[in-house]
Amino acid sequence: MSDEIRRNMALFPIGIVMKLTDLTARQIRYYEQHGLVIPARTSGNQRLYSFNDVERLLEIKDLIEKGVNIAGIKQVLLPVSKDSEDATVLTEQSESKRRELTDSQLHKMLKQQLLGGGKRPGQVSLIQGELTRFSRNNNILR
DNA sequence: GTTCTCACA
DNA sequence: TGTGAGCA
Repeated sequence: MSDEIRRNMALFPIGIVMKLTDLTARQIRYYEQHGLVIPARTSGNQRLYSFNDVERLLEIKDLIEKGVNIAGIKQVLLPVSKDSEDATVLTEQSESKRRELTDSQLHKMLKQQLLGGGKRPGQVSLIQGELTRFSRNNNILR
């Protein structure tokens, strides 16, 4: 379990993350605004990113480069932060349940985009081939 | 020197 | 998204 702690331990400032992810500070903060990452803050309101955050940013970057827009990314790797009245025990069951949820949602939006709209200017977002990617990506948000 | 927020091109 | 201003 201590591994989780280390993984979520906030360590590097935005400058480091920029180099690690090849993203601009602007982008990183922008994604944060959209809830894609939630870095910790320290002393002077400085952002501190954990390994998890960096990994997530890398995934985001990956999706961005594939033409997925923020909205799409949100739907894919935004943890289904439910109400959690039962924050007592967040077991593996709830996690696997969460996975299925995101997966079905993913399928749904894939269908919608493939069958419905057709072409929204500059927004090709999702194609079937990326579904595999998403499945893989979802594995990181354990 | 680096990061932060906010605003504007 | 980029960039610049004004702070901490």
